[in-house]
Amino acid sequence: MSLRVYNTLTREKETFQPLEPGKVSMYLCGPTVYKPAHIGHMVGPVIFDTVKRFLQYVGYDVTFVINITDVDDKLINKAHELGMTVKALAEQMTEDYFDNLRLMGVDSVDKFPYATDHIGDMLEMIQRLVDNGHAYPLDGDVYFSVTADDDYGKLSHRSVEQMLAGTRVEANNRKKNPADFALWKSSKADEPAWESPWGPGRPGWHIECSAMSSKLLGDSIDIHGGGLDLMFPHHENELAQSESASGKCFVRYWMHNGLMQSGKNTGKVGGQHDKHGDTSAEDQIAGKLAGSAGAESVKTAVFAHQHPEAVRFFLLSTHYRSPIDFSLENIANTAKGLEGIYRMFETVERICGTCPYSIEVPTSGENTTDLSALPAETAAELTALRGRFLDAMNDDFNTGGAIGNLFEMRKCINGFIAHNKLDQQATAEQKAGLLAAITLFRELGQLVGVFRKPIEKTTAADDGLVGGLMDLILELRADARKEKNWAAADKIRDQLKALNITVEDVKDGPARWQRG
RNA sequence: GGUACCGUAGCCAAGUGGCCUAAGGCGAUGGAUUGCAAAUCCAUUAUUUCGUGGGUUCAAAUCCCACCGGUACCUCCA
Repeated sequence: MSLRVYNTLTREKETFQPLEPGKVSMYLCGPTVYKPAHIGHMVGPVIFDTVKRFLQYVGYDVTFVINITDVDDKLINKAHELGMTVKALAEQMTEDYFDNLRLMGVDSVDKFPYATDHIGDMLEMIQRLVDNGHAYPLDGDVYFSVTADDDYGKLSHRSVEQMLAGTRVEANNRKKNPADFALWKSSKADEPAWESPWGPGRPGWHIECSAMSSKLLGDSIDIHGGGLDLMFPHHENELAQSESASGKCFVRYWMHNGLMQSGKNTGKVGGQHDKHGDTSAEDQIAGKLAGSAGAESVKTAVFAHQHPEAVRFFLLSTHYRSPIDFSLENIANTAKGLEGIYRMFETVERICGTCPYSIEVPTSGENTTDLSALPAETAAELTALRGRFLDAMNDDFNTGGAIGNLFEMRKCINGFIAHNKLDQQATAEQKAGLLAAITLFRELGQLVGVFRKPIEKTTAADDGLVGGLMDLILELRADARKEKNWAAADKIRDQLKALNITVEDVKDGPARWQRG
């Protein structure tokens, strides 16, 4: 089965075929770094990180770029408000963004270009547009002329007339057409400014992505991603600028992810770019989560409640084009499912003596895990599940469908353990088979970017003291159980439960414990 | 007003013309296991059903129409 991708431009799933065989260029619109990243900012990066992982798995050499918008009206206003320089605020917020990406396991991005590092490239592109009649200067500004572009509107599927029909505000009547948009804006005093042929100013709102993607990935790129909210006007304008400047097809596959919504509020909390739109809804979310007003970083707002891996898994458990209902309850639900997988890892480690996380995992479908050590029937079942997992991914990156197969694999592996009573006794061959099974599981898990490293060990003590005390207590309880002193054993377990520590007995081994 | 999107079990969610007498997770119920639990395994959990009503088709959750309900976007200088 070959990869099919839904292209917003054609509104159809198309067979994926990159411009250059074996290579894929991918650009994702990144954030305007004027405030801490919120959970919605994580949606795009997580999805496209997953897209890259899968493309690599099926053999492509992928270059993945996310831009950082570090000059923009919002940024300027916010910096003024805080009494900071634009640069300092941008740097601080970029760090926060990176922190959160790290926690979410987004580490496949090859380059994060900054808008301010590419002003020259933007000016070049603007000049080209002015020269070829697609743009015109006006009092220190430069506007893109939508009427000079005959297929303007093809991405969002609307005509200039339609767009103007709903315009609430009387547009600038100096422009040739009210729908014309700024490529370059003359700057007021006290605003960041760069020299240009049209006077000091700063770039318009869309030109950076056009200039940077062209500079870093070429005039024609394979995949351009972003939130659905960016389709218009941002991507439409990017498309118009780029194609008018280069005369080439700008993007082969436009991929737009659904936005995150919050239950009843259903306000938008998740564009990637924050190019426009008010922020009240997302502030509400952040405020609700953080228990205080004002936007909080994802780290404090969400990760304080749920492990980032659970959040990532949650984001990928629904289709990327659908809106996601964000709620801590939903993520907690996902987390419970994950817990069963972590338990399986622990069980495998206990049986095989090998930590599943330390296993080297194939990252290419070419050399997938060898399952020959397993009984034929089990191997066949796992192979079939792997096939269905890949089929789902090949069908427009259906991570939700793929993940279902991961859980079936869990059931299959746990069944293999239970039916053969491996937790009591396992032959070398059975251990090898079990390890192979868990390797395949991790091979697929890695594709959606999870199970790559152990989450904080639930049994890990905060300090030596708790660990030592727990060892002691559980030893005493084990002695009590040996003497069939159930009253004492149960009392210990119940009392620990009251302290939010769960104890579970393990056959032929020390009891397992964890907080919660 | 214009342009799109969504509505599948108690909850989350995949499936978008026949392999659907609809994946998977959470939850629930029964059984195995356990000193009792937990975990795990086995089984059951939408049964003319996929918002409602029509239609197309040999065949629809999947296509078309209407309706109901929910959502997003319609600019950059106001």
